[in-house]
Amino acid sequence: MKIKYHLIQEEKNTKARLGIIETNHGTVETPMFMPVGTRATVKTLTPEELYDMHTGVILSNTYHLWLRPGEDLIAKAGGLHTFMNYHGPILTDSGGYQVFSLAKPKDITEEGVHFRSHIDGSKLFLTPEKSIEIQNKLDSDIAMSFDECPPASASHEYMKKSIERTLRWAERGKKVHQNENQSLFGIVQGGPYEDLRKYSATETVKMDFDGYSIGGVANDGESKEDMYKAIEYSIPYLPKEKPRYLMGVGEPSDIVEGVIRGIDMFDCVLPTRIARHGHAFTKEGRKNLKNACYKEDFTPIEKDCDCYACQNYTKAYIHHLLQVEESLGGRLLSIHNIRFLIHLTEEIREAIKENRLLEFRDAFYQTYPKKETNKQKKEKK
RNA sequence: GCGGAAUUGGUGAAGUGGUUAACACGCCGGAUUGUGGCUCCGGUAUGCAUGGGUUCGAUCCCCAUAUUUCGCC
Repeated sequence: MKIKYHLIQEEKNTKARLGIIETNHGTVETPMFMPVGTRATVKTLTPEELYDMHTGVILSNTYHLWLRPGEDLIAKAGGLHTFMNYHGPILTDSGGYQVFSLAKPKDITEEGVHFRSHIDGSKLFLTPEKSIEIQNKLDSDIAMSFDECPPASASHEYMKKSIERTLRWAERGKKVHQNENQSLFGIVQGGPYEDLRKYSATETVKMDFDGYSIGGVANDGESKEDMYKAIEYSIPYLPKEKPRYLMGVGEPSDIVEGVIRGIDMFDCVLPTRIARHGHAFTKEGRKNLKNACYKEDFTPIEKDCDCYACQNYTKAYIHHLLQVEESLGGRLLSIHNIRFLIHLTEEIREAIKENRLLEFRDAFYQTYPKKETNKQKKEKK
């Protein structure tokens, strides 16, 4: 079956929604955070550890699995769930983000996108049809349309052409999408432009997808204001009875702000990436456990955190693991960071139930610093 | 005991008679938002063993001392 979204409650003072999504691999509550497992693994973590942190949906990536080990091998293994032994819901990204990160503008044509493999430099060509075909074989619960993800700094003119092409790509992808057990999401683009977000959302919704994503956000050092505007400009045109997914966003304050503006789903590499580089999310903001001040700090990352790392290890020990580059350090921080974000969404859901999300946000910012983007920092100087 | 060689930051080391002493590692920070990140970006020797001397000028030349190291008895 396709996923089923049930809207349970709308928060009184904001656009936030409480909901559940039924999938073939379990039912999850929204708003939710989805950890990223690009290459069929949430880096360094086992599925059991993910269940322990109450992870629902995880992400994987069409582009990476297409290259290695190949979608046919995964199909032969019985699909992605069986292959990686993760039995919760899986969402696959379409490779659209790699259009942004790997391809140059001149490589993007009406037919599809020319890539150079990041592994061996060989020439690759990905089309909307191919992306959907691969995702079908991967057998994820939710597939994404193949889109172009232009930087927020792209001109209005470029953005408009890009959106129109992405709409044609969405149409083509939908046409070849046959898997009755897999849902398909459309993606809204348009950068910071109000008219383009409206246009992109309206036209995408006409195609009747199983859910809608807001893309092209948080990929270009754009300001927080621009990111929030992109959400505000898109949400009014998305149907209430379908889930809304803000792609690539997972900075704690952005999750709070996103939910308030009507987002149900988030994914982000941040918790696992910064973990491997020694950083922990905390209620006081990010902490760099490599800093010398933690050398003799024999307390947990956060004293009231229920994650495996905080229940069993000290900052001094994790600091040491990071210093000597033992992989357990990044693993423990990944566990903590993912649990931190999932716990944050649990608290958000409770706040929505009680219609006190704005109070929750105020309390959140009492300890969590409002962060500036690099661009804003530069502009200040 | 005799003879030779060496002595540059936390470490391994380049280097030159004349503004800022290369590089690497380490250390100290920072970045990271649909993962081309065990990655990237900064900072880190007011000083070249110590004391004399030569010179306009010495980390670089000379002498002595100390330490290390190699060889011989």
